[in-house]
Amino acid sequence: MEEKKFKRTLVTAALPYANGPVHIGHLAGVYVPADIYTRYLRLKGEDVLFVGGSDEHGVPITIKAKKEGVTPQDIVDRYHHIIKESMKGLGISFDVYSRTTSEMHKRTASDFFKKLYEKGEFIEKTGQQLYDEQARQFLADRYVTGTCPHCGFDHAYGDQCESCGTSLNATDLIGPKSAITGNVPVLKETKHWYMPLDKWEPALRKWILEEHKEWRPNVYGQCKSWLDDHLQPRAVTRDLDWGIPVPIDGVEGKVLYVWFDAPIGYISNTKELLPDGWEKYWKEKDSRIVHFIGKDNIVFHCLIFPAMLMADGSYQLPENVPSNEFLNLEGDKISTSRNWAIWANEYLEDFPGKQDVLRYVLTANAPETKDNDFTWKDFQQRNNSELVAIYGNFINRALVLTNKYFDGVIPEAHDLTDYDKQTLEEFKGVKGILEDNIEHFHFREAQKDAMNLARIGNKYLADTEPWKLAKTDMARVETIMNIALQICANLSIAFEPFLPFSSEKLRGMLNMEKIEWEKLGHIDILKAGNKVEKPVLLFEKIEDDVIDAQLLRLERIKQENIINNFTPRAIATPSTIDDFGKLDIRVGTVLECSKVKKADKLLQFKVDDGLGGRTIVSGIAKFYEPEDLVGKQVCFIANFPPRNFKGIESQGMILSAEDADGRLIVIGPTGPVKPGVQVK
RNA sequence: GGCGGGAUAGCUCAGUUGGUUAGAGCGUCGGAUUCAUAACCCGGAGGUCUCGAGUUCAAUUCUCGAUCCCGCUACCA
Repeated sequence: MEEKKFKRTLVTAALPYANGPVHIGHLAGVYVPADIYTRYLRLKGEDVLFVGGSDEHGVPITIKAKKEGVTPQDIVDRYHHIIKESMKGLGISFDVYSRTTSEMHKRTASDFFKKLYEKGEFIEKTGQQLYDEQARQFLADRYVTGTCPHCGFDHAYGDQCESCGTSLNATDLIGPKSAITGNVPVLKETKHWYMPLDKWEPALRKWILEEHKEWRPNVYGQCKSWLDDHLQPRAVTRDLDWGIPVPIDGVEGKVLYVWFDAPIGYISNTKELLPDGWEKYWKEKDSRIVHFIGKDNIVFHCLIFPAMLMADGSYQLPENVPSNEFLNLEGDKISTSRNWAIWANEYLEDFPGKQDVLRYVLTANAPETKDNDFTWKDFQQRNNSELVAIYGNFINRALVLTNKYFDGVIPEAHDLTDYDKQTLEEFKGVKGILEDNIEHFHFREAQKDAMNLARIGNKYLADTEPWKLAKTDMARVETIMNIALQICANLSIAFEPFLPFSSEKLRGMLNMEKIEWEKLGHIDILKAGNKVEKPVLLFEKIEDDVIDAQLLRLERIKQENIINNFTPRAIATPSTIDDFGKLDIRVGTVLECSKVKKADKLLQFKVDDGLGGRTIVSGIAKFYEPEDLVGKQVCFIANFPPRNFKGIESQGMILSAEDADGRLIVIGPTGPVKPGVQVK
């Protein structure tokens, strides 16, 4: 495919949600790759902007605030600050890092909505929603809890059940309760605006499926999957008070839905940086927009936000949306709520001066094509056997030798031998390969290419053996050391996008003032006669005890999680023996048990109830082999109305205990009883 | 169950528009060396390219099916 020429590039990185600090998953997935890409373009002298900011609206923030007894603003102030500092600490070189509670953003998002509203791009729909009469407000999403209609979990939220993972509407919940007052809400009519995504489906289809076949397979495939399933209108407003007020006259108590508000943050942040110059980055045809995101955000950045931009009509669509998969930690999913993460701010405290080590490991191990695993042992090994042994060691050798033989003065290069030329030829080739990899978002490979320069350097010294020649042929040693130092200078350029702190440190030792990407591959970067400094170690070995301490910390968190998981839930509202008596609970013997076809979780039972038997369907297929249950006695509720599952009529409900890890264990009598007896 | 992504050396990954002995780094084993952070350099071992079938003169690569992992989705009284 022919390369397009762009005059400027706008790089965005997914807006971190301001309800917690950032962790290595965010860094590996989004911020480090985006930073590498941006630094590379800057180094090439291209016109590039790198924008980001905290995403500070949405219900989880208000809930968290409520829990802590502070305002939502307090929460976002706290985390915005921590996140911003972490980014800075790790050298994520945003040109602007703002937030969606900024005045600029409020105005921008509001205007964006207004324009689409006035163009008639929204559909109005009136529907019933849960309303808390005491708090006098509608209960969106997580403001309402109740029993999940699917799995029976009794602390499901209005938008999702965290037990079974199903997406819900608040009105689906059984026995809904307001999270604000605990009252039972009532249904009340409310009006909302919807974005008709279906209208943009043909345009999106053409744009992605025909014009962007080069996108990563995961991104392209995911988009295709959504488009083939057809897009539905999506609400752009919510009944909440935390967010950007819907800018329509006479509308009160409604805000823009966070998914609509957040991506506009990219625009408002650009505006904040360049109040007069922002538009050309977003609107001119020779601008390239690149969104760095995680795979959970593909639908928003590839379908929904572009649809919004199309509806506006004046914006460019992204040129690429490099999306990474997920990073695991020591074999388990990273989880904010379970504290299973390495937090950026904590890393910076525990490993001062080692920002580049984390950057290096996260890039070397980036989940570019599939989920990947971060382990502390790998972290240590990559530091010790790659950064220290290959890169740091080469720099140290070159500088030690220069100081030893030439008192730190860079010697002249004389006639080059064939071997010298061969070495130089090899390292000149690195530039093109490296560029190609970065431009195609293959940062893992690109970083290897940079490391290859250090390998070439080590081999050069090993093969030419200047420490031996120093006794016989000092002129030759001068040439060798000149070349070795030029390779050092090249390394500081090649690694600048990846390891900016070390590159700077290295430039300090070489007394290099500035660097340009185009100099990569040249051997005249350092002038003979200039001095280099005495070497300090570019990287230091990480000993076992440091790694053991981190592993211990994770082990402790695991233990704590197990303990926390066992905290029994609060006792439910008072009940009576009469309520219990309404349930007809009986014991039955399992006669047959099999998996339900086309369902992952369902088992179909034939249970001897002493009355000729009955069929019961239960969602425990993940925890039992069907044959293991045959002959077992189980408790079931016998007087529920029948219900259909995948075409099978279930005549009752088998009772299970839910263990701390979510496993379901079927309940039965401790000794054999006659099928059909009652449980009292 | 549907859809999407993945499965290549002990580990992390490249790669193949189908074509002689499938690559790299780390690890491992052996050798050499001492300028260097017990580092570097050289060499060896290590792969039925997840499995099965098909197309083909030829399949790790294309097609179909199966298995396993991740995600979305459905079911989950």
